[in-house]
Amino acid sequence: MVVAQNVGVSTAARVLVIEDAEAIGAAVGSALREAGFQVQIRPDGRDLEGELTRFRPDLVVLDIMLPGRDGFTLLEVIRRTSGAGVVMLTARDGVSDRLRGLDRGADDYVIKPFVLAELVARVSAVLRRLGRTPSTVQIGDLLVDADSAVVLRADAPIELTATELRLLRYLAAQRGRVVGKTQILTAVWGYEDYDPNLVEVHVSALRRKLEEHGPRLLHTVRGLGYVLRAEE
Amino acid sequence: MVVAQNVGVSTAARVLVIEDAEAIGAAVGSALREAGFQVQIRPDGRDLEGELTRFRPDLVVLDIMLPGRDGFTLLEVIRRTSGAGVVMLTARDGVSDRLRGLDRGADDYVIKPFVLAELVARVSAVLRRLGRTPSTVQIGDLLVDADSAVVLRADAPIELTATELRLLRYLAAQRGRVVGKTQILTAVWGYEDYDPNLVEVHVSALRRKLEEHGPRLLHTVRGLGYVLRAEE
DNA sequence: CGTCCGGCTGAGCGCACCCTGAAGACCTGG
DNA sequence: CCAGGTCTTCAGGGTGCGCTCAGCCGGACG
Repeated sequence: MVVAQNVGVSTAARVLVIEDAEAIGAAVGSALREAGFQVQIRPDGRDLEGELTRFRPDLVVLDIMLPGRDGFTLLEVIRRTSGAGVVMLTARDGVSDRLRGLDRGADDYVIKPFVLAELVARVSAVLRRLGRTPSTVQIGDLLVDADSAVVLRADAPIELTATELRLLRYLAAQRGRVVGKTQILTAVWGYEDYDPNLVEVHVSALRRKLEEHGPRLLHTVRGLGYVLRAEE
Repeated sequence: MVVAQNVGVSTAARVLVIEDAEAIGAAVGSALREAGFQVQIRPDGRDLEGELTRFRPDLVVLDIMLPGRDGFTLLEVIRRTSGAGVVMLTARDGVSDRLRGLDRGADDYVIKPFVLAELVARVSAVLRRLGRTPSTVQIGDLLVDADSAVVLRADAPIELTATELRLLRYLAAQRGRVVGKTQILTAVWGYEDYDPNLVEVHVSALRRKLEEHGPRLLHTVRGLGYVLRAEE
């Protein structure tokens, strides 16, 4: 059971990541895949044009400091030849003042060092703005709309706090899949190696609100983590 | 049932910016994107014809001083082959330039140096005139007419200051969507990384006027930002 | 049936977030 | 140069939120 949730495989947004630091590229890539995107990673912009026509990304995550052509040059290429959104990775140091002006042509930017969860959130937000991604997710009679921050259960609005909403959004993106507490801690809080009780407390609060007007959706899988799933 | 307001994301107006100064082009581009337009930037008019058929802009922001063919020549090309609106960027205070541009059919012009917010306002105004964008927005019993700068609540006029109006217009354009204070600061003030209290103060002032004669429309979403929305 | 361990949750505390009144800076027209 | 209005800064205060902690619950297993 629970084979491929098919989070929309055919319609999954494509994201191209251009980042020369392998560790960062890999981390960004897996975070984005985890969030349901189709991801391609390149260490430089050498064959950007080819990549744009072949992979046809909906969005490009672009480092500014790159070997060969730098991020700003690549940004222009993207703008000229494709309708893809662009999220830039910029460093905050002495030189950045000069670059600050440059990264403003992007749809959004993230300042290094950044929390993966924030990058994912910004990528999702840009894709939504561009209309490449539906902003609402449905699980059973539960409806989560990212834009308006509205959550409905059986058409009745549910009031959530910011943290509860972030948690729910993550679980919704992973719906049908069991996610560990550690995984949740890094995705939602950006914490590595932290007290899992933090997750338990917020799951508890979330459940109280979600399941006030319906059966259980957020299930505990003992020893493994949690799943958001509607029983049939 | 209130799913996604879908502010018209899929039908977002397309704006082509032709500007050879990188910094200006980038700044203009990001300001327009912030305002919800789909933007393409080009440093010259070399392949204007291709761009018009490929990108099919609803409006072109056109610098006059350009390498190769100048703005006026390009303006004629646009008029001949497309129905796009045109907003020209005129260098100095050249009154003659201004008249020339209008004579030859630019829809509006902005004199350099200009405030980004003003350019955005003029672009929006032209698009509205061309019928590409609705000029009045309604949220519950609140009516915001961007053209005439008239705001009505339950048919009673409300007097707003310039800043309050800009803020309200932005929130109205984003209605139903939660917008962060940072986002508001860049969209309404053009500030990056500024004190959020500035927004809070103006929201407070705006509320006092808007909600004098009716229930709350401008809601705080703690930890996320503000939304303009009528409750059901 | 008893023990152990993972998970749940109520209570409480400190803080971050937000609101608002007031005063200073600025601008504009008379 | 003053007067009125607007914008911004500042500081105080209220409060909801996030997190920690500790005790309890209950499933798993012998």
